[in-house]
Parts: sequence; structure tokens; C-alpha cells
Amino acid sequence: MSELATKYNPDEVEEKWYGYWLRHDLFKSVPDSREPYTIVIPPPNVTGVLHMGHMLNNTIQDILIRRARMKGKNALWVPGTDHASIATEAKVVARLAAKGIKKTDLTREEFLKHAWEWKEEHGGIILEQLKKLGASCDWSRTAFTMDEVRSKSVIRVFVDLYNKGLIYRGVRMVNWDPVALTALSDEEVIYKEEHGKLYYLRYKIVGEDGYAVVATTRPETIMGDTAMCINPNDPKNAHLKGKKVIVPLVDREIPVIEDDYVDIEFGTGCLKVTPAHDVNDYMLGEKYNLPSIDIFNDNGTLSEKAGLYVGMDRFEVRRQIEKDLEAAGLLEKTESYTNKVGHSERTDAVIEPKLSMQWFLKMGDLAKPALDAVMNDDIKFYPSKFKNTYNYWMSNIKDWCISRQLWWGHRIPAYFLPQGGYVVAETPEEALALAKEKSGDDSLTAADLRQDEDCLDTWFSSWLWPVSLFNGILEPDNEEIKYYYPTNDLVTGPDIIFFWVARMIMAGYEYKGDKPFRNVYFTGIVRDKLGRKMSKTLGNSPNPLDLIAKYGADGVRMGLMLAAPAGNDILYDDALCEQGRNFNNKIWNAFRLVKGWSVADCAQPEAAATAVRWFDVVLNKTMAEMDDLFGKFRLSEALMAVYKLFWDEFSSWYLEMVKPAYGQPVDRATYDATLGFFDTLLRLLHPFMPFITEELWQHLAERKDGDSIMVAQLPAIKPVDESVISSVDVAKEIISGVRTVRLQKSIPNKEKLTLDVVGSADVPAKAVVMKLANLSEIVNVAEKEPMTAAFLVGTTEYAVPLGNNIDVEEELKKLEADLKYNEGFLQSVLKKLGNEKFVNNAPAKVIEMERKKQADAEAKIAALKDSIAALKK
RNA sequence: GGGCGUUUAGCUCAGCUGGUUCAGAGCAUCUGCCUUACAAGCAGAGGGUCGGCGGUUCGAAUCCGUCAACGCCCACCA
Repeated sequence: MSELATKYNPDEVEEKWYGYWLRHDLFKSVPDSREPYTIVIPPPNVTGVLHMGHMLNNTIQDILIRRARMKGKNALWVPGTDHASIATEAKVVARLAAKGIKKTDLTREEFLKHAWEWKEEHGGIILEQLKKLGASCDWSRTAFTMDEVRSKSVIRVFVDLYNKGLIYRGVRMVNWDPVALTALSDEEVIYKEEHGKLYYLRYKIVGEDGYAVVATTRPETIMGDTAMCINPNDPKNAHLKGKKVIVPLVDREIPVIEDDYVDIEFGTGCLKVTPAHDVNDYMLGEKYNLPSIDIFNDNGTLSEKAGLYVGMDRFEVRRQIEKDLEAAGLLEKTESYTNKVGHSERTDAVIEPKLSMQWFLKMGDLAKPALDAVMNDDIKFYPSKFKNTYNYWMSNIKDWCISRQLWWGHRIPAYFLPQGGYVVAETPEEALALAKEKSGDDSLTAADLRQDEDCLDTWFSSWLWPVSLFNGILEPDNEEIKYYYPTNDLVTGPDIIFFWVARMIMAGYEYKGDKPFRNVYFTGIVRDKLGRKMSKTLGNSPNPLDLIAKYGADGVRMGLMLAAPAGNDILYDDALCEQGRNFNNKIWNAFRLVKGWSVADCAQPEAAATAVRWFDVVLNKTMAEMDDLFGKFRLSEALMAVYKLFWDEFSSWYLEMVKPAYGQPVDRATYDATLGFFDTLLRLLHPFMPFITEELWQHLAERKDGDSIMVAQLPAIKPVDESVISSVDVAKEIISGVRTVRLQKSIPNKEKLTLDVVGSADVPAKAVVMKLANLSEIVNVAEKEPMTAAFLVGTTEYAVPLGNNIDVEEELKKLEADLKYNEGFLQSVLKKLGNEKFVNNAPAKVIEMERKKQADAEAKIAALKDSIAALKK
């Protein structure tokens, strides 16, 4: 085989193997006799670009998929993108605007043509970026929430839910986004604290001289006032009962009504009621039959109905009306005030509560099985704390406003009849038939029907993702949905637990009668070193592709995983990727060492035989540990376990134990065992670092075209005898002890030393100790010699003879400190054992342990005293 | 205003239903080494009254109470 460079160079390796995997269809899955393991990707926005959150999320998914594949499962990771109705439409509108085209100048068809063009241009970018990361998705199954199958599924579900009476249409107070010009669901409104003012306005009392003062944050809405409300139990405003007041500037009379909704303590205890522009006022309006004056246009400017400030923007009006009220002597005062203001998740526009005709989905019945599934752990959440959040939301679920006044999306399949009323159907043809039936008018034609202009909330397609990916809506009994559903794990962020996770669970039970996935792994949010969320506006998010170029995909994957316990936010730091890259290099160089050996048919040295026996145990033990950690989704800990296995146990200890002297060959038995270990280590590492492991695995032995580590299997775990570990642990301590002596006494590593063992104890793994501590001999001595540097391992004392090279004072100091510590420790143990309550109450095992501690400490103290005496001689 | 969570070494975190020298890991730091796999490295070392206070217990990082700081979610106080 060819020479390997001293440093690992990821670029070409990544390119090469990703192409190889694709060429050999290694990501593909079709149903077979194996057990399936399925993940559906949280579809990124079709127009999005890869950010750090995607990197983390998709790295985790790839690790799970690759590991499952190597565990003998038929692993399938389904990729796809989301049409992201509102976000994409906003981008298309912006691009058209840059060209001087207004959306309102286009027909729906013309606009959609532009939107599809945009999608074709940008839609593939993010998926290409995922490939750079190494994502092993079955690309032949790439789906899109607006492709044919998904679109038909969405419409079928809408019609079905409508026919079940779960979808209704009605005028409701909804969250209106005046920039995107659409209604939003409650979940799409983000409340932010804002500093504003509380305005105290004077409403003249009809037929009296005085004023009633109202405190409001929104003086610009007074044109919509249709009542003033007081609390019936409020003595200070009792004089207003039954009166009328005059709206400032508008000069309209409105009644004073009474309701105990009003908080007596807030402001003046008087509330202005604007039923068209506030959710609570709307409820009061309903209750007391108040008129409702909608003073705003859809874009947030004032309408004709306002009568004043017509055409001005609502915030401009707020500034202006303050001045005008002031001038008219109707503004009593203003106070600074902080309150929460709803913003659109997508456009950040301040939400305007608005009465409008929308479509809603009743959620109560859908929620029930979905809630139960999570609460009884049929679907498991990692971490489980999110069960609380889920429980609360699901238990208080409200109807879902599913219509959006947008064009980019699934158009609502409702068709209005010329004579009023509407029908809901999957196709215009069916709609026509239904319409004829409904109206009794057989002469109706398709042209007579007018389809609803609105389209559906993006999430109304996303919530069907797991069931529609396998065509489970259109062909409920097809082989694929039966095989792959329910999927196994969902990996996503907690920010979309309501938007997406909860709704998918509901759709799963409604349409498949079963959960859509078994486990949900919630990732954290990626933050910068200072703990700030990474965002475009802060500019604190590194470009993932730059990171990959700099550290290699494997390095970046590892960097992210090292810091990513489930559900915890991760603080990103380049140092993490550096650690990942360094690890790559470590693996690379260990491989260079092993592959550089020449092999001879000579006897296996004892140290090597011990090493092989020992590492086999360590390896199996770690594999069992990793299985356990994967089962709990503790991936960063699993990575750390294999990291330490490779770096510490394998490289620093095992390879040093078996390494032949320079220029010497290695015996065949050791060589074969080492290659076998290396192979297993690469397999264990592969899910985390797919590229470098493939590269080395291909170098490790002759491979056929099409062979790949990614479809190699993880070996079965053997039961292990851990006693080998403890004896090597003692050997390691002895070796470290000698090394410390060398460092402290400046003895070169090359100089061979003698090691005295005080007493008759056997040195475990003696050959290993001889080799790694570089000893010429190990001698049992009855008593410690004076001119030695000594150390304790367990209760046995070891000593390195130093000739005249010893500083008696310093040595004594060290020993005395050690003695003092052990005496103190013995005291605490004796105290415990002298405590009758402890001896009577503690379990026998614990007491026994304490007695052993006592014996050990006494032995150590005796040894130390001997050493001190010997030195003082 | 409710609910949840977090607080352990300089940093990021692990420590399950109280009991092995339990106070840990990785990174960072310090010391010595360019030793023929690797300086993106090797060998060694230091570092924490487990947020504060109080309680339960023979025994508390672990259980209970309380306070504090931080974070997240939910909610119509104008």
C-alpha cells in the first residue's frame, strides 16, 4: 500500500468516499426481512441555508442511522424539504419587489410561477450542504411538502377532517400579520417585552363637567371604542354607572358598562373597549352586544371607518394622536410602561388582533390519544422534562387556525357556490358534483364555482410528514408504510414541539392509528461562547461549510457532539472542532504506526500477549458501555467513551505495550490481533466520523469494490473477565510511579532502572511493567534501601534505587506528608467504626468496606514508617 | 402571574433509587521532553467547603425545607 502522509487531509477523502457511497447505493433502503430502523428528517425550509442548528441536528441523525445500519438494521433516513409558505412567499415577494414587481400586480398563477422558479433555484442548496456533512440519507426518496404525493395527501386529509366535522370556517379574532398580510396561528406569535407608554386619556362625561380617565397603551385605537367598562364593585368609579362618555377627538358617545373582568387596581379602573382590536374587548363586545368598528386596513394603516388619520400607519398615528390629544387637553399624563407585545415569528411585525373569516381545526379529540402516548411513555421524550411542557399545551389545546392569506402553499379545497354556501372536495370535478347536489342546480359548471383563495398553514403539511412520506395517506396499506412505520427516532429542537412534534403525533394516531415515532430526541440550541443564540443579525454564527473546510467534516461532527448532551444548549467554540480534528490526526497516526510494522513468524513477547488479552477485555467492556449510552441517547458520552478508548487505552497503553523495538518486526499473532482491534475501533468510530474511518478501513485490508465500513457490522459483545483489567491497572500505576520518579530526578527515559518491590508481592503484568517503565530488573527486597525514591501502589511499596542521586530531605518531606494524610484517613475510619450507631445501622457490606479501609491504611502507615526510618539511618 | 429546569474544577458537563479514597471526565493551565506513529504530540502535575442557610440520617453533591442567581415554557391585565 502507498505511504500515508503524516497529517490527515480530509478534503479529498471526504469527496472520494461520499461519491463512492452514492455510487454503490449504500444509503438506499427497501423493505426486506431485516428489522427496519427509520428516521425522517425534520425538513429544512426549501429556501434555507445550512446553519449550526442543522449541523448539530443532522449529525445526530446520521450517527443514529449509521450505528443502526452497523447493528444489522435496515436503516432508512428519509430526506426532504418544507415549502415554508410564509417565509418563502416573503422572499419571493422581496425578490420581485427588487425587480420593481408588486405581488398585487400579478395573478395568482403568475406569482406561483415566480415562486416555483425560486424553489428550483434554491431548493437543492441545503440538501447539497448536508452531503458535505456526510449525511447518509436515501436521496432517491427526497420529498418536498408540496410535491405531488404530499399535496394530494394534504388535500385528502383536509377533506377528510372536514367531513368528520373537525374543520370549520368562521369569523374569529385571529392574529393578523400586517406585513405578510395573513392570519397566523397562536404558535406563530412571539411575545416580546417592549418599553412603551401608558396613556391616560380623558373621556368627557355626558351631561357633566368632569372626565373619566382611561389608561391605555394603544391610544390610536380610540376611534374603534364602543364602550367604557368599569368594575361594578369599584367604589371610586361608581359615579360613572349608567352614564355615557365621549370618546376624545372622535366626539362619539359611548356607554359605560360594568364587568368584573376589569381590574380595579390597574390604571384608573376604567377600561376602553375596542371590540375589533383586542381579544378581551372582543369578548366584552360579544357579551354586551357592542358594535365593533374595525379601524384598520390589512396592512396596518387606518381605514375610512376610523374617520381620522385615514391612510396613516398605526404607529405613526400613535405618535400623532398623542400630540393632538395633548393639544386638545384630553391627555392627562403618560407613564413609561413595559408590556409584552406579540410579533410575527416570520416577519417580526407587531401582530394586530383582527376579526376575520378563517378556517379552523378542532383539536380536542385529536389531542387525546397523542397526549396519552407521551404521558405513558409509549413515545419517549429525551430529555423527559419536555413531557411537562407537552402535557400542559396538549391539555389546554385550542383550535388551530389553519388558513393563511398566502398563495405559496396548499390551496384550501373549498369551492363557493354562486347561490351561496360552499362544498369541500379533493378535486374540482368532485366539487362540481357536490355543488350540483347541494344546490339542486344541474346546470352548474366548473366556472361557476370559486375556489377559496386562502392556502393552508405550512404546518398543516408538515404534521403529515411521517405518514405521507411512505404514501400512507393515499395508499394506506402499501408495503412501505407497513414496513417503515412507525419510525424510530425523531431528532428535533424543542422550539417546534407544538408546531410540529405534537401535531405529528396527533396525525399519526388519526391516520395510522399508531405513533409516528418511538423516541423524540430534543437537541439544544447552539450558542456562541458568550451564551448568545447564534443568529444572522448578531453575525456570531460561523458558516458550517467554512468549518468543514477548516477542520474536516469528521472534525466538526465530533466537535459538535462532544458538547451536546440531549436537551442542553451547546456552547460552540472552535476549540471543540480543533479537538475533533486532533483526534482525527491521532487515529491517522496510530494507523501509520501499525501499518508500518514488518511482520515475522517469531514468538509473541509476554508483554504483547498480556496486552492483547487485556485490550480485548477493555474493548468489549467499552462496547457494552456504548450500547447502554446509545440506548439512553447519551451520544456525547458514547463518543467520549470511544475517544478515551482509542486515545488512552489503545494508543497510549496498548500500542506502547506491543510496539516492537525500532526496526524490529512484530510477531504475527500480535500483528493480527492489533489489526483486528483496529478494525473494531474504526467500526465503533464510524458513526461519529464516517470519512476517516472509511479511508483507513479501506487501507486496513484488501477490499473489493463496493465494500464499505458503513455496511460492515459491529461485532457481538463478548462477556469479559474484568480481573485482567484490575491487574493491568496496578501495572499502569507502577509504570506511572517510575515515570514520575524519572521526571522528578531527571533520569532520561532511555536509562534502564531497577525496581525494588518491598516485601514478597508479585508484580502484575510484569513484562508490561518492565517494558513500559524501561526496567532492567524487578527485585523483591525485604526492607527498603535507603538511597531510593519510593512510591506506594495499593498497599505495596515500590522503590527505585538512585545511588547518590537522592535528596534525603525532600524525600522525607514527601513521605511524611503521605504519612500524615494516611493517619488522618485512618482516624476518620476508626471514628466511624467506633460509632455504635453506624455499626448497628449500616449494611454489613459497608462495614466490611470500612474494615478493609482500616487494614489498608494501617499497612500503608507501617510501610511509610519503615521508609522514613530507612532514610533516617 | 403560573409552571419547569439549572447551579459540582478556569470552561463544558457526568455523578441513577443516600454508603467503595466520592468529589469525577474532557478541554484549558503548569512542568519536563522535537523519544524513529503523532508537537494537531509524549510523560508528569496542580486545581472544587458540590450556589447560601437550615433540617432528616450513624452517614448528604445525592433526600426535605427555605433563600438567591440564571435559563426556558405558558398566560387576555388594558
